[in-house]
Amino acid sequence: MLTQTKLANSSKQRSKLADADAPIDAPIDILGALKTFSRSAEIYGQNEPADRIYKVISGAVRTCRVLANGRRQIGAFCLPGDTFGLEASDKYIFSAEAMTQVKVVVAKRNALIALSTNDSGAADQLWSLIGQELLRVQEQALLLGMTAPERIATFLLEMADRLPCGDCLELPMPRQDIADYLGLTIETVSRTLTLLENRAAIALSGARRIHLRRPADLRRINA
Amino acid sequence: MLTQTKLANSSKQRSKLADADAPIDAPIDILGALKTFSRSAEIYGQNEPADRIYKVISGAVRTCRVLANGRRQIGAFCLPGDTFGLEASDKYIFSAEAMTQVKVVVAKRNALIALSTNDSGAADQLWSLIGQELLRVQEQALLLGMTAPERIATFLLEMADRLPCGDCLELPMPRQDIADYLGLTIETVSRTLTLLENRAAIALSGARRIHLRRPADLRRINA
DNA sequence: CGGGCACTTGAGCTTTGTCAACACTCGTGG
DNA sequence: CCACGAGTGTTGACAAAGCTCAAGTGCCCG
Repeated sequence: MLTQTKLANSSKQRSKLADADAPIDAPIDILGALKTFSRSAEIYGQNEPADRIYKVISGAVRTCRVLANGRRQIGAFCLPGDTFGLEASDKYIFSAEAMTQVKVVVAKRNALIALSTNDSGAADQLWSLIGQELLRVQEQALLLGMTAPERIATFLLEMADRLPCGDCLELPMPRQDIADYLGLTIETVSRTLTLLENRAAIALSGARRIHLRRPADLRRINA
Repeated sequence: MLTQTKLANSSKQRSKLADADAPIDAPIDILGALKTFSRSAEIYGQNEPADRIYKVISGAVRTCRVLANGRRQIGAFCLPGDTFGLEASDKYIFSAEAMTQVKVVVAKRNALIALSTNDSGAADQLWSLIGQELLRVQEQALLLGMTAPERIATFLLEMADRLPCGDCLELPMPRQDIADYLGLTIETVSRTLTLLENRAAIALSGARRIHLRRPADLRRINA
């Protein structure tokens, strides 16, 4: 990224923090106010002025947009430590919704920008955030070019990396959200998961709990 | 975006400049050196240290990456006025290749960063660039969720917007590049173009010259 | 004029989507 | 405590979109 500092550090912060609250230390935390949302609450809506930036402390958030034709696209699943609301235009392109009860810190965008013009450390962190965001979206574009089993496997490995309990996921989202994130239908998601289970790559216990039995198999899936 | 200034301005600059050279005025131009590459030359490669930022003055550039399984993904087609090489990590994730004879300005990334810590106008422009980039990749993610005719139609409209001569495109890239950009096969691209021609939405004169006969039809394509 | 490359077209197949039925889970109220 | 119902997930049969492989066709440039 443009400023190399902090990226490695930040991405470490992102992982393994779903249960524990994320640490409070970055500029956004200092300027921001703590706020909670209950499950399914809308944090902000598509097309609203993008004047605030959020960081997840606990719980999970999804960002999504509804397209002209009615299709829904999930932009990201945000877990503790993740930032969202950092948009490239002055309106939010995606809306943000709480997937679980959620605690966030909210900071005014202008305040962060003002801070970063004086404090180069804060500027670095802002660059780091937008750089991470760019990288994330690029990886998503990659994902959308893959086959269904590849998308599912990649998704599971990503979640395993970001959620606690390395090989036994407790997914915070329903199948429909996974489908809209991966650009598949809910049926294909379901079928592909059972396919992977039949191959003994994973084990399902209830819809939301997934045990990654053979992660190596997931990594080298072609079909 | 984080800094609202300059975005509208910059995106205007991007359009309608394929024949005329792009203006030389931004910080990158002041710090940068003019350089030319001949058709098919590699400007930089995947995984090389990302220490330079480029702006197209004339000609066209594609950025692309080759995936583990051999598939190729085009990240962007860069036309006069477009910036490329602005990466989110310290290595280039995409390589950049000249599609035609190409003139670019090259600036050292560090120099631009250094400049932007003192000059807030330069900082604004850097934010604007990365913001545009983020927006562009988000739109590409949208594109990859569409049907083949939608992708082609969207692509044609985008190119018509960015190339001179509003409704009569002279595409700088071969079919394979279009396919890799849109996540389709070359056959599907070809078939879809003939489909659109049969519907009289477009007219082909030679593979590279496409007349947008009924742009309105392209905008409301579902299948 | 001929060779090579880019593009187009066709036939068959694979993957994914669609539509419909069924199963499971969990909370509520009888 | 059990029965019900809504929401969520799974499965099946079929249709459609896009991919693969294999010929062609046309165009550019020597």
